[in-house]
Amino acid sequence: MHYTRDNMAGLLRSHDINPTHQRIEIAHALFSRQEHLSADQVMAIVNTRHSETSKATVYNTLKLFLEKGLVREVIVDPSKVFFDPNTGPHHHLYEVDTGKLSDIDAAHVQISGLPPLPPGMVTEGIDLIVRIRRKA
Amino acid sequence: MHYTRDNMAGLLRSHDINPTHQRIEIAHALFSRQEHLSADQVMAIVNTRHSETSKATVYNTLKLFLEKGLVREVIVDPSKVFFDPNTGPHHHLYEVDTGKLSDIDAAHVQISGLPPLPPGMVTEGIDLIVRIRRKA
DNA sequence: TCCGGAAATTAGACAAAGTCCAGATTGGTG
DNA sequence: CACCAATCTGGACTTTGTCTAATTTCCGGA
Repeated sequence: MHYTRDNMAGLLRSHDINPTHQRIEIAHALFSRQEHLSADQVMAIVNTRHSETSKATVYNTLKLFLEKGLVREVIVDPSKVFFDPNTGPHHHLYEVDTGKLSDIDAAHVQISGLPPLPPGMVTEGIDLIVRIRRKA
Repeated sequence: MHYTRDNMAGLLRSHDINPTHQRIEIAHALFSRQEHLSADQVMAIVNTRHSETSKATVYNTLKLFLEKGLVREVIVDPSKVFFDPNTGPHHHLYEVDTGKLSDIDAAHVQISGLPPLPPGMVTEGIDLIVRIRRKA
């Protein structure tokens, strides 16, 4: 199944998001690439031809997608947040030199021995980030 | 052993850092508390009495400590970086509501099944962050 | 003690990411 | 067509962090 703009509308609806023009473009940018993009990058992609979508809308929309569980937030770089269209269980590999971010399938990764949570608390997520760099 | 200002000078020297007035104060802020502090918080602590240390120096010094391996950087909050005086192997527990950050000893935590690294790459570090929140 | 230079510190201008708001646009419904 | 709610917009603003040129501090040697 390909990520056409038409399919985006259905995807948005199925997540209880009103599919507007701008939202479809932003979803398309993320899902057709299947890459980790920052808000800046999304804005650049969406506005390649001529400026069509404002900064405020890009930020609002990404936040909305996040709340609705359409994308995930990845915090690896102190200067900007990345948005990840892959919401399945997976971890991240981060090249510190280049800023390149890629996925690690969580299927065969096991994490054991974590201490019990404080009472009344629930886990919202576990982020595992492997930071790598080119050997000196 | 307590983290007196006098001991700080030795700690800095042992890490090949020229122990100046300001550096001792900043190290003292971090180590006497054994807490995760942001640059802002460090600045506030150091300048409680009267303004003594400039913003530029706080940032320069924290970066220097980082390079010299005296502290570690923790990236969990998209809006600010935390500095961690504990450089031993450990992970982090992050309360998303409150922003409270605490340590998880790495001693009994096991991570297995990570894929091999791309050739020519070395691991710089593995960050494991457990995000929790109060049950609804 | 005094001098000179290197290291460190400083204030403040600047940059980048993200937030906020009040007004304009849009789209669906009767 | 008129109306209302939802959405979008430009632009001002905030916050975190960087940069730079000028000053201060520190130390060794004459």
